[in-house]
Amino acid sequence: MTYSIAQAAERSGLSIDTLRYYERIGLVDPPARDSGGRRSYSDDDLGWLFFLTRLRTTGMPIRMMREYAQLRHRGAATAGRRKQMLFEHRTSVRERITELQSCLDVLEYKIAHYEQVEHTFEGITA
Amino acid sequence: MTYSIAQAAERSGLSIDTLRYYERIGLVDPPARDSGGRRSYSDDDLGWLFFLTRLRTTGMPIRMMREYAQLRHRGAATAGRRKQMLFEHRTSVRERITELQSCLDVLEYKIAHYEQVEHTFEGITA
DNA sequence: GGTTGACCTGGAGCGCACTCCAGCTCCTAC
DNA sequence: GTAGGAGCTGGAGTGCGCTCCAGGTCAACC
Repeated sequence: MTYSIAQAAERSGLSIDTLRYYERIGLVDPPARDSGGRRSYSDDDLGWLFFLTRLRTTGMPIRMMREYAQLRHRGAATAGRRKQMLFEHRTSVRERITELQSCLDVLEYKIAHYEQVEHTFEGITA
Repeated sequence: MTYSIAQAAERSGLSIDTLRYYERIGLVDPPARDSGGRRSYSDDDLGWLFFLTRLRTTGMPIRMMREYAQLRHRGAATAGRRKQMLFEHRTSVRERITELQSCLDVLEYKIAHYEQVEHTFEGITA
């Protein structure tokens, strides 16, 4: 299967502009072109886009994704380094989750405080 | 207790410039000043800064923190709306955690793939 | 053959959240 | 009394990740 840029955008959740931007900065390889010079994305291309969006969602900066993309381009010899990057990234994502959870605790505390205030008012106005 | 801007920065984890910036954009109330015109932060000020950093860490945009700050400024009458904001924010933080966890799954999958490749190589070279 | 609509390019612009700077004041210590 | 260091102000600059635009090409349909 091949996909127009509009289809690739829809399936990846990225905008058309972002797809071209990612190509420009070397985050994705230039896709094939059809007879009219238009981009024609493959399933492999979409797979890579999907993976990129996961990295993006987890907060990996573009410069790091680019580094990963470049290593990938250099083939199997760089597999170890890529795995290492994913390892480290996984650690940072786990830390981020922990951090968010501890912030949730603070939110809970604050919300509970508002509830307590409400009940106090109820007591007074009753 | 009162704190110089340097101390407030150290304790809040924000930079001195960020403290002045937050004040400028109305995210924190202008603190007291000492005889020399220098900012003098109170424990309450630090408490608010701490809370702001939690909101920031959880990805609340500054414009929303500012809205919260303005409501807070208007006193108890706005408590309901503030509580509502925290509620909604809590929901979005929870969603964010869920999203991160599902991305973690993808990372695990990729890492496992690299491990499998390594073992294949071992098999060949052995 | 004219219009429409998707896509193309290079480059400018934007929103966010800071961060840095020049040039100044003030207090402290020698 | 002067040198140094912390802090002050208003305003400019930065890095990130897009997003938008003008002006053009191309294929398809009427």
